[in-house]
Amino acid sequence: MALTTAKGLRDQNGLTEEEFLAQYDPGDYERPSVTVDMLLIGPKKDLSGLRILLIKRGGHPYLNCWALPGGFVHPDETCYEAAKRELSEEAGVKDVFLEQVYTFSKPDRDPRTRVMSVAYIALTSKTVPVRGGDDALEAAWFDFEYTDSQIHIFNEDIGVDIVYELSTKRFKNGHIKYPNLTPTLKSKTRLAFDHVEIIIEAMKKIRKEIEYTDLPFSMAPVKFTLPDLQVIYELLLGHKLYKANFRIMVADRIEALGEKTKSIVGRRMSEVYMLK
Amino acid sequence: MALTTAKGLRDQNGLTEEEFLAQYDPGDYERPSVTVDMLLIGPKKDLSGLRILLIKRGGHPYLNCWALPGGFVHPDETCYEAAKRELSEEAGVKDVFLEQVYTFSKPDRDPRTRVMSVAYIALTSKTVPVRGGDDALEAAWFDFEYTDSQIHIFNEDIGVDIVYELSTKRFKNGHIKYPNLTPTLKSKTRLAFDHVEIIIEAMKKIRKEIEYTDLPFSMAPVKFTLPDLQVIYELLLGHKLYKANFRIMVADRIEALGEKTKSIVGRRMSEVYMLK
DNA sequence: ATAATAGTGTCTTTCAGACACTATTTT
DNA sequence: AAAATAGTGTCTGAAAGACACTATTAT
Repeated sequence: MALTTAKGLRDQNGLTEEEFLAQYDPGDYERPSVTVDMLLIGPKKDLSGLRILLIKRGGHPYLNCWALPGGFVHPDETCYEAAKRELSEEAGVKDVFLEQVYTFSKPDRDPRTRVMSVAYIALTSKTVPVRGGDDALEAAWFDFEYTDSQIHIFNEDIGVDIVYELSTKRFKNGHIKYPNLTPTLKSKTRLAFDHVEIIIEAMKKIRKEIEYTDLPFSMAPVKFTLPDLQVIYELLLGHKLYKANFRIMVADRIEALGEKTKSIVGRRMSEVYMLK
Repeated sequence: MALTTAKGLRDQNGLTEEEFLAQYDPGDYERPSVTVDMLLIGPKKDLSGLRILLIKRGGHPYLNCWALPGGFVHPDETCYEAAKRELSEEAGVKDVFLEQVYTFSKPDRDPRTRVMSVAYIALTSKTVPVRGGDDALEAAWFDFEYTDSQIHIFNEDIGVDIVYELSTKRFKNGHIKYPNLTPTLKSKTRLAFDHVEIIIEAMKKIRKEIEYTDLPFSMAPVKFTLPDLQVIYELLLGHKLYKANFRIMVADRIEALGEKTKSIVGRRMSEVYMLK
């Protein structure tokens, strides 16, 4: 382990750093478990909507409830690396955009023991089928509709339908106030733990970041057409865009490849682009 | 502890949730320690600059280095509550704006043991003097200058001067790229741990949020004049604003109280306002 | 041929940026 | 009276929003 202070410097107990580290007992403080949880979303193949990956819980607590994919952070990895590993293990997703959102730390958010969760946004260009039920782990893609007033997560094949209503409440921080979305369960089925709140926080971040980053490009294949990219923007933002204005907006970030393909959403040939 | 699933539901071992929780052993996973660290900043009394609170480390590692205030998250509190408590204990700061920024989790960021840190922005309207050196804890306010190319933290009374140069590097995330600031130490003294990176991440967030939140108001007293508020905006943003434009921008968020005071930065009477 | 949609032109509105001026207050 | 600064009016240009038109392609 690398030393951080001058070699000979001694503390109030007369120890050098090397001596201090050798005798240090990490058991002095009670430690929480730390997990990562991912909001993994991607477009449906025909770009008619978004999908979210959920994992069915095979054990207590929230037995049989659907939950965001995630898992414990190992001793030798960062949270980012843990999120990457879990996505690969649980969803078979490799090339993925990953960004930290928020750390959830209510002491009772997991009834087993103290568990903090570092939440991540994970965006993928395709929602490839996941194996289901071969081990304890059952994973599936759900249709995901997110509006200002509602979260709707459903999968008709499995017969699962989860609805949360969203209402705006104002909170105080210091002497300034700001609005926050509060979910209310409207269906029989619910999501496990505080995972609705993770979804809300992640979607808030996504919508904000779309304005000044290339984030929606991570939901498009490397080569894409503008009609398709526009639909991806619209899915993430939750509203329609004007074609001409959209093209002006992205113009200086893309380059034409001089090819044409049939776009997914339209029925005609259109120019193929890449992100610069 | 509240149950999360239907009372009788049994898992693959035939246990109800109640039975499961009773036998659950939390020792199965290796757990990190979790701390909170705060970027506590506020304006100098004459609004001529910003100040940041630092704590001198009295023990290994980084013995005698200055560090962001912070501490361990207790078993019964959220990270937010821990941050609030530590600010009150270490800096005597009560009414403060507090917002989570980012969770730092490199396995070797603390040489003692695995320590994750949840970073917070803390904004206060006055940098009240802190007691120094009465217990193991020595705290002091430092002048804080943050530009696109440099972080400068200094206190001439104590004789401490810390400089980091900032350069922009591009990183890849999935198949999109985005820029990030990387610090290089330019002074003899350094900050403890990865606390420079916390400062960079927090300032990035502050500058972004100024555009669409009331964040700078948390550095002003409840009643303020517009010349003073404008200077606070300029300190946080790092550049000058046009008076007329600034007033249009904040116009619909403030209300005049019908009083006048001498503004801090000017030498004339000016109208007193409050945040709506 | 017809319908759909890819792609572009352009008008309007809004807002940020910039400067100039008047009014008030301190020294 | 002079200097400084509080407070307001207004011009400009860039960008967002909105609509209309032409060109191309699938059926």
